[in-house]
Amino acid sequence: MNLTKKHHYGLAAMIELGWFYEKGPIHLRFIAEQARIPHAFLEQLILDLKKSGLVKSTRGAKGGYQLNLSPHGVSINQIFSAIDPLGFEIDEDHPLSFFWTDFNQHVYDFLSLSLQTLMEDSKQRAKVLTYTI
Amino acid sequence: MNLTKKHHYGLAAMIELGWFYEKGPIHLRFIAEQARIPHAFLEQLILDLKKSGLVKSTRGAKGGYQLNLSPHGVSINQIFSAIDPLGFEIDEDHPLSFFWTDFNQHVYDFLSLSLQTLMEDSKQRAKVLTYTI
DNA sequence: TTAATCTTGATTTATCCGATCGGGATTGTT
DNA sequence: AACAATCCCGATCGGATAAATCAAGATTAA
Repeated sequence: MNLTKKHHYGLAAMIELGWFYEKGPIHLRFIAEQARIPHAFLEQLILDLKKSGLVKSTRGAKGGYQLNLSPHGVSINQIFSAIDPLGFEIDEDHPLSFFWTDFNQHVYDFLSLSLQTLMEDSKQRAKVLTYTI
Repeated sequence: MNLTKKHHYGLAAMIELGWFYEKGPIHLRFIAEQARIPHAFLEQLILDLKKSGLVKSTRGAKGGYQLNLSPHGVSINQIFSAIDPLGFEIDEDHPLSFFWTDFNQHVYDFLSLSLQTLMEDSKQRAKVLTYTI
């Protein structure tokens, strides 16, 4: 269970891409700025997302990246699994293996929500903040 | 969120200590063997558990370690917090901070069970295994 | 042709996990 | 008093890897 900045970055980037689903490619620089990710780092990261099929790219001028699937069809687990799987290896022979298996499963369940849901929650939360300020 | 071997080791060690609660000190070598932890590594680890007050020690011959509190009164969270706190830092200013806060809380809740409970589950599980073999 | 993009591989720097070692301090036993 | 069993503690080390950067190449719209 190693949840790194790469996961945070990756999720933020995917959400940004989510807002532009089916609106044509957006370029890396824009995503990096919006999601507050170091440009050169996102370069690496987004290649992982591409390899996994979550994201597709268009090269050349007016190119950029876009989601390959609807935000409804993408779970946070899929995203993290593309970046770096979370679950740790479990020695089935160990007396506590059952506990760690449960733990893994629990985290997995929590992260089984869709990108779309997270986007909506995020928007909702932003609204609340606006009103509250 | 960085869940390392140290956490696994620490939990295993605490359970071992749990079985001998109020039965006098047991020495490090024994714990290390039972819980399958490298002896010299456990030496370091158990000092952390001591500093946190979860474990107390008796020096000299016939010395050893024992739980300071009843297994009922110790949560897995307390143990992990003594070893190395799990929750990661959250930039409250980030649009996704709410999500990561939820995540942290969720994991925290899962780990709020008592050492006693885990010991019982573990025993139960071992029994089942015995019958199943 | 050029400018805007993505693509790729190499490199860096710092951190730290996991583990080991050596010797020191304390205390029951004989 | 001597000894053996323990805990205590600081130092160190190899290897992994997280986070970030750089430089150059490939592709394509205009």
